[in-house]
Amino acid sequence: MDGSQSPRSDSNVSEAKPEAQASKKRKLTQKTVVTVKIEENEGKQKGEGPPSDCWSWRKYGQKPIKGSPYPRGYYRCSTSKGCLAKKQVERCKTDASVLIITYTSSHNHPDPDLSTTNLTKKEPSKEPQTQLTQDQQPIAAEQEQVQEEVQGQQQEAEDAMENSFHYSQSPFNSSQDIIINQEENPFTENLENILFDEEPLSYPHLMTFSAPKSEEYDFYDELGELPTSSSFTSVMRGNFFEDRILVHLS
DNA sequence: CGTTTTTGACCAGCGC
DNA sequence: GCGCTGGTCAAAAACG
Repeated sequence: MDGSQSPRSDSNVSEAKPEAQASKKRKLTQKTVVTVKIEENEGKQKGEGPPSDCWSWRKYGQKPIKGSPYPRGYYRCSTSKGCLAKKQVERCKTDASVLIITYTSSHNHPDPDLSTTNLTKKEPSKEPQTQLTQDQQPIAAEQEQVQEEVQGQQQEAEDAMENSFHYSQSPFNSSQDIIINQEENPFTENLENILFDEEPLSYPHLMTFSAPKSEEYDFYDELGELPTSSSFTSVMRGNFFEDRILVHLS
């Protein structure tokens, strides 16, 4: 990609990690895309706007994306050592005020804040749901699955060609819009129906965000570092359907 | 001193 | 089959 890769003596790189990385990169990875729109306070909310979720994210890489002038940041959950949760943060190529956060995998541990704060969740037992991926998240029963309740696409992410787009604007600050989009395939059609038909409560399980922390806003600058805003947190928690739902067409 | 961020390089999937 | 792009790792630096 960018540039030239200098030849580095790969003496021990060939078999240093035969198991660490997954064999496939861009295949059946299920991801949840959340778009956060920030109109103005781009680099000024650090003082009071707690951005990130209740988890700690450790940045492990950054790369410039071809179609976008802004780089994409790669983060890993550092709250738990064995947590597989990852997230990618990038800016919309056309709107620098729009942050696109892509979550991959789910957390293997309960939400730190969740346990103590006890969000507004009122649904003790919900959807029997198919069994999510057997790959991970065997623990926390609260997080259950990351996405998919829209139509049970879970069976096989490969065959399921449905996509669900969830857009919601955060009522908290008129300057921020949160858009949640779950996608396994680039299909956008009638998400509106899905959103309205399904229960709004199902989304919050995605990651159960809660207490916000301030830290990521620091490097807002103009590159591509984007944190999750408090609005996002609230949205994920429970009711983001109150405001309005938009349709995404990018 | 420990943890996180930064940056370069390598690897692997996907498209042509 | 080759090249491109995206994603991850790893070493060093920065920060608390």
